Amino acid sequence: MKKIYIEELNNYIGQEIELSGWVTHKRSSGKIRFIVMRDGSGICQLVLIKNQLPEETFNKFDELTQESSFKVFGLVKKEERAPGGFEIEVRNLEIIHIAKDYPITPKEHGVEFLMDHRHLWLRSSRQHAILRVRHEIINAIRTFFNNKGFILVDAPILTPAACEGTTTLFETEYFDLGKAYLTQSGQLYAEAAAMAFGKVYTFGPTFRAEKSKTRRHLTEFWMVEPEVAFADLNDDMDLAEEFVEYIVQTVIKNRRKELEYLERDISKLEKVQRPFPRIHYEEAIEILRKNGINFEWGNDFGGTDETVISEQFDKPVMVHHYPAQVKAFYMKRDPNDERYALAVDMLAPEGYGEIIGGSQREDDYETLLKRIEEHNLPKEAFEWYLDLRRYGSVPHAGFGLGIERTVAWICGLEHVRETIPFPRMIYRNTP
RNA sequence: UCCGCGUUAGCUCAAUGGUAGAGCAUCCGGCUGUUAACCGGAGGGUUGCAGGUUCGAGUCCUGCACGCGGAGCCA
Repeated sequence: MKKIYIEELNNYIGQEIELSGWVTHKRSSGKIRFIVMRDGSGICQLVLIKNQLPEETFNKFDELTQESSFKVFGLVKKEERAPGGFEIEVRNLEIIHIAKDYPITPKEHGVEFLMDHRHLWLRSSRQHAILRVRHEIINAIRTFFNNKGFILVDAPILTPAACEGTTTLFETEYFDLGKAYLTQSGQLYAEAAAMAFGKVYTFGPTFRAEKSKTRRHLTEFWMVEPEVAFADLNDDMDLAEEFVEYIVQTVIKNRRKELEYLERDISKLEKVQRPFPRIHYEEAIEILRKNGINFEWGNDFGGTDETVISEQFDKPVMVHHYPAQVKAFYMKRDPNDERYALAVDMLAPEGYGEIIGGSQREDDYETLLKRIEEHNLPKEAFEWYLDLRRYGSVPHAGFGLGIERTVAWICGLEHVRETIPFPRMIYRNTP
């Protein structure tokens, strides 16, 4: 008998096959019994009929418990009544391992309990749907950049003491060289790579030791950061909107089933088509004031502010020209008005907050040096970064997109903790 | 760090200051088309920890721990 996966059942109707998997669920009516199994690719109902089976095989049902593993041999039938649409009429059943007292039952559970059992929670249908969408998003990201001729350049995860404010960095001992820190962003390295390859992206985990405890924050999260030589802020925004449109439309196309399982309103995602609205920081403030928020010029937007702004639009909105004082040292200032940085944030609709932060970078040696001094950063640590402005400096721009916030938005989730297999948060680093 | 809420059976939750309970899970029995099946039965408790008030505390008070939601923070 041929070994197959549940997702392939459609090709084997009327044939006898072999499946391997785990028990998700059992139901019994005495002389007819049902097992719902999963094999990682999907779920499928098995039926055992007493007068069609040897007693020994029929009674194996009694031994099986939730999450016990087994092999099954049987006939594939199309069956409307079965979850998944197919049913296996069991001919034989081989138990591999009996699970005892599996903790996650089909009834509801609390957040803490589920997070404590995250390693088992991953087996549930909802987590399958979310992590398949995550996979699709990551795949779309790679496809998008690869098709556009970007080179993937991995940035280091262990970095020297370079960035300002080490309070938000995770610190570790590094042999005889003193302290090392877990990276907060691969951007500076991406800039170096862009001067080598023109169009590059980094993609990896980043770490923030911030004491943030909200639905939008993790201490370890994944970020993709493209960087393009000879690009300005407008080029950066063009790239960002094409990128986000591609991700969303690819997920709708390839993972509709998962989005439907998550009861996501897909019509809202279908509207995510270029062009996205682009508003100046001043326009964003106007929106806030019209909505009764007393916002002071020069501040960055808080979570509530972002929600109010994004709710004015049914697509992601790009807010550009932030006050330079709230943005990073490496961002280029608007030559027409030095109060502003050539920066852009993309806010996802429906209150999902900032998913992209980007900017045109300062490409002038003297100006960048001045910024480093203004921010009280150690110049020695930035010598290599300043080299990029010494040897053939060019205008360049890039952005970073947070994977988990993007997954949460596209899936319509309450909290980013479900968007990554093993979330790391301020009060949790297990399992 | 701050504000608010919470912690009772393996899980989700009840319980006027007066005998700690239900559903699910587990175990036993019944049922030939179930869909978080259903029906009957059984076992299962240091009420987060430490004090205090009271004849009597799951319930009221104090402290601590942990969790949840939010704020701040998030170059």
